[in-house]
Amino acid sequence: MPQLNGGDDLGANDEMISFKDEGEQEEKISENSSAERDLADVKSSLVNESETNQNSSSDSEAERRPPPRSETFRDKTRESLEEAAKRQDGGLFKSPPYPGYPFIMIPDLTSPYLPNGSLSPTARTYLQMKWPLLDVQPGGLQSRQALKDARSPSPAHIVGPFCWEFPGQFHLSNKVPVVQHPHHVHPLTPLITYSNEHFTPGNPPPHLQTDVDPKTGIPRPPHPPDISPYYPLSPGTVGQIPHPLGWLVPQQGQPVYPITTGGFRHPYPTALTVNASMSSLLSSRFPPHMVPPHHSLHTTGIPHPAIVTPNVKQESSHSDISSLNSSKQTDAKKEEEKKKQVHIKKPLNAFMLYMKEMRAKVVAECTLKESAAINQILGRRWHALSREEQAKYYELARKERQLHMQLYPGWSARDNYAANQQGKRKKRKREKQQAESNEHREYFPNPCLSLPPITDLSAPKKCRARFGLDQQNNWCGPCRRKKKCIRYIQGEGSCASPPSTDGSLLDSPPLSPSSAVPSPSSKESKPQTEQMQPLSLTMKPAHQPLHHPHLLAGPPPPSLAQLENSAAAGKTPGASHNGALEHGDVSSSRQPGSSVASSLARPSASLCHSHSLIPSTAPQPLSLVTKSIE
DNA sequence: GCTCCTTTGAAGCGT
DNA sequence: ACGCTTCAAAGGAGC
Repeated sequence: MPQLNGGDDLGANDEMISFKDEGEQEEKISENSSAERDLADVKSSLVNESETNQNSSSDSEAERRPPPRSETFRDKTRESLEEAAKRQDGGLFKSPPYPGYPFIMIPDLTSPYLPNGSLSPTARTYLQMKWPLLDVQPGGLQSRQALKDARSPSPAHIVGPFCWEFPGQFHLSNKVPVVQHPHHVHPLTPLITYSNEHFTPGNPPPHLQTDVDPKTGIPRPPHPPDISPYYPLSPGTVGQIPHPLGWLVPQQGQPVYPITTGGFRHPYPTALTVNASMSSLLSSRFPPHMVPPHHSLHTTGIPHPAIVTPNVKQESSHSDISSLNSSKQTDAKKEEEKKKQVHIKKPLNAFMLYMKEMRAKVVAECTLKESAAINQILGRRWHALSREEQAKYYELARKERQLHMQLYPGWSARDNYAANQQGKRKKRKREKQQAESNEHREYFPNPCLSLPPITDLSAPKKCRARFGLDQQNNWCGPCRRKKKCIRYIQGEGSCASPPSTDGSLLDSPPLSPSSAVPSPSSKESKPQTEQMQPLSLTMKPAHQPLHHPHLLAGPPPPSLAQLENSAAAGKTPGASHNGALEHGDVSSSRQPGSSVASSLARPSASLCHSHSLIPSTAPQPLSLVTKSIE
């Protein structure tokens, strides 16, 4: 696993990437080669940290976290945000025990696996320990009120820190809950974390006795007390230990991983995605009372949301009747499954988890509906995340994989691959990429967006695609190591992520509420540089403006708000509006060969190259480009 | 009704 | 070991 600057761990890197005051960014950039550091390595280190920490105690997530950084702009911003949020929500959603959270995680109120039910005593105890402000008595008035409040569209529970990027659209959050799903569930369930209590022999849940190995029918031994309540088991030990979730399944007939016979497009409970802490995130998927009807069971006997049987719609009902009937139908179901070939989906990776969590927020903030556009925004935000924040999702993803491995020891991604290959599907990607490489269309960033670059996003973005295998000497280091292309990141970051006024790079703090995308009314007066996200400034060549089609074309690039609003207008982001976009730089085009876009982009073919091929070029804040607009 | 789009990351397959 | 490809989520759009 690549290490940064001498194998520093996350914590060390955390210091290295510390969120500096904006004023010192520029000189840091110039004097420190870390500005060009390998983002892939950063991410790798995140994963590495996640893996290396997997054996660490999981019951004290806060303790594992690095101590609060020295107060910085970002911290101040966050603190103020959190304080504001606390004031707003009355403390219901307490800030995670984790300094530097840019937002307050809200439990997924809609997980279908969280029917209105009471927390188990152990779970409640755990809540009391980790979430003193969430000490809600199960089924009590307080919990009901909390649920009601949490469901309420009141901005007190929705807005606040979530809108720090879109203060101008603050009100939008009032319209749409942070997380919207068809099923409303107990809001606190996501906060229920695994506790050793659940697996301690001396303190098994009442239903633990029913924990029987689904394969062998032999009751499983109690969970070893020394086993982490998460997923501490190595894959090799899978199957030799009791499944940490096994005790959940028989209890109420509602699988934690809600399996239905129907095409379940939401296989993994989104409870995982919105959390109050990382530890609670994953565990939230397996609350004891969240066992949906056993419409289908995996061979392991443990239902899993990742299991999808095609061509059958999901039954949303969680009635007890269905639960009772489920046992009778099990045999028939199994037979059906054999026919239908149960589809176990892949575990979500870090970014997918992030997307699931943040999608609703982006939808609410941007009034976007197109997933493609939303994903682009999320992709940029993902890059803008701090290492800490990303690490959270890497950790979650790791646990997801471990859980998945435990649930389906024999499963392989190849299964899905093969299944689809047999069916039909997908070849286009390869064809498309080939076509793109032939056209050699250039990735051309729009500096003002968190939306897609102006040109076709499907254009080659990475060194591999850009230079080809025969020009690997032109590749960036990460690409050579099969890591994330830093040039692509730089280019994309500079395009998509708004820079701070000082030109800070990765280290730059996220947008403060005041610097977030302004409302349509305020965007005019707001310096665009303040609308940009942290990654944006990466090594923008000073001469780039000269090559920038935006400048060549004349019209200024649209602002983030403009673009997002344009996307919200119902068209593909960037398809309308001013500047180069109107010159045919239609993003997300399904026609890779979009002529005008290509022709406009082609002059800048060396744009992204210039970032890296001319490393001596003094990085220049992208803001210089965008400022000229005004 | 199926596929595409769009993102990142994980993993499988082929060389 | 490396490169390429697919799949995971999401939902509107297009065919």
